[in-house]
Amino acid sequence: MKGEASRDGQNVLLIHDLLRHSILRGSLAPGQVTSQLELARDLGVGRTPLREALRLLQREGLVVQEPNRRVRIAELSISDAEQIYTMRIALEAAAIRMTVPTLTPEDLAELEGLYAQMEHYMRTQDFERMDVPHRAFHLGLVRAAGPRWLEEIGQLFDHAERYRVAFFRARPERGYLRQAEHRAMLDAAVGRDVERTIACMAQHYAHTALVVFSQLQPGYTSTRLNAILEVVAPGVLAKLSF
Amino acid sequence: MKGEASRDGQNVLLIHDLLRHSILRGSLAPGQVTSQLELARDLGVGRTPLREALRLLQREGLVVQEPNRRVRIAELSISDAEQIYTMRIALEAAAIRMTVPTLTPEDLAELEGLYAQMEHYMRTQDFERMDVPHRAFHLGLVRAAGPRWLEEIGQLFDHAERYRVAFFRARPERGYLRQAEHRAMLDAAVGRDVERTIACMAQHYAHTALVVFSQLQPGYTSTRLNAILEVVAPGVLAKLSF
DNA sequence: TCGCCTCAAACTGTGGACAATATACCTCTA
DNA sequence: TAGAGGTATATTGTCCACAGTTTGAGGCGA
Repeated sequence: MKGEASRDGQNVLLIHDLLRHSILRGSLAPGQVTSQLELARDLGVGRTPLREALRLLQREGLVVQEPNRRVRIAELSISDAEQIYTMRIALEAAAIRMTVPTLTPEDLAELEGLYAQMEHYMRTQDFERMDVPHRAFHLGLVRAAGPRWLEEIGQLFDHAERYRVAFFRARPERGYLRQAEHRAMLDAAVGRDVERTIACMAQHYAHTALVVFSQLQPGYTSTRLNAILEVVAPGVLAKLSF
Repeated sequence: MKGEASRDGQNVLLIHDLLRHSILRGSLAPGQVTSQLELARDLGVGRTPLREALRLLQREGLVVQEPNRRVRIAELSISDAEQIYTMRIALEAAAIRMTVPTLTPEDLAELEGLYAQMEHYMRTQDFERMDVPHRAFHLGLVRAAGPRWLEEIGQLFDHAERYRVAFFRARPERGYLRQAEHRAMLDAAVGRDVERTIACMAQHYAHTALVVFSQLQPGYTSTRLNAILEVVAPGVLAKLSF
């Protein structure tokens, strides 16, 4: 983890972003303990802006800071993963109800463009570059719900990515086999079919969640996942049988 | 805004709490601009821990910090208020679906106790002290959903309080006339009637929201609020006619 | 070998110093 | 008087120093 932060001006946000990506991508491993001094040296900055960046990460739940103790990177747990995925589904379901009926033709065109980008990177097996249009696609669908909704959904997206990256690392392509589900979501949105969009979204996340949960807790049953789904998005299961 | 932070140890969290309460209660007014030096002097601390506390508040959206500019307390807006209340309802509806079926007798007893406390302070017109049991009551109902859910719902509760305090200040008692709705929520939870609990919750928040929205934007119609309700908690309106 | 104690090294929390930047005032001009 | 320009002041962003705490390696005793 070597790098240099720029010398001019506002480093805090830059430091925050660098560390955040390192944690989300796993190069700062869950549970790892490190010192402010070491992080500061690696990034080529002083401890003052570093500490501010760490506070931001602490608030987000990506690092744990106990008084006078060193920094610990937040660990992964099945309970946390369940909460992340349930919150995502609950929030995005409501967001989709708000946004899909009011998406403009330009919005839909933008989503089509992002889908095309994903499709392209899929074909060229350039999975690394899919992250950007993938995130933009999911957030683009709910952007119109407002900045608060967007920020919270975006954060949950990133945290879910942390789990996904951690467990799909070995076979990166598997994490993106769900491209057909993106297509289905987009088709439903274009057709202004709100409930169908929600069902596709829930199914999309549930598929990934099941893999993540199974890795975290061998023997995790899809029965439990279905029960959870019925709670955070009632009626979705019934609509999925098509 | 004069005060002294303790001299020993970890001031950052203390500073954060002090400033947070000052903002939520309105003693640091929305839109107000101030300097780090002034805040530090008032609190009797240095700028280093203060800056860290400000970062936490920035992440929470209670202060706005642009590079090289002074601190600005986040302003109130109808768009923000709408997002807060819609997110609350969407999240708590899902949370209630998860928790109400599994509440233990002890949980319910605790909620009854908190209700009784509110009732007491209501009778003695001691509205200031109602805040603590009020918050505990609402969060107690959804605590079992997990720490992530609890933290997010708690934050939304606090931000909603900021709006409520700002607009009910003149007539503090009006903010708590909804005690009957707390009773109805609790009765529904005791009876394990999930959908009814959700309906009571949504109605409870919608009542407050309508007052807040009307103050922020004179002429705000309950028609718009009802439309929003139908989106974030479908079917709730139908259940409210009892 | 294992557990406990001791103590030096490493680390955190905080105040202060200093350069870079923004702000406010004051002057000058039309 | 209103507006533009320039300069002094205030403020931010950062690094560094220092006191207090934690950490961990080595030594001691059983």
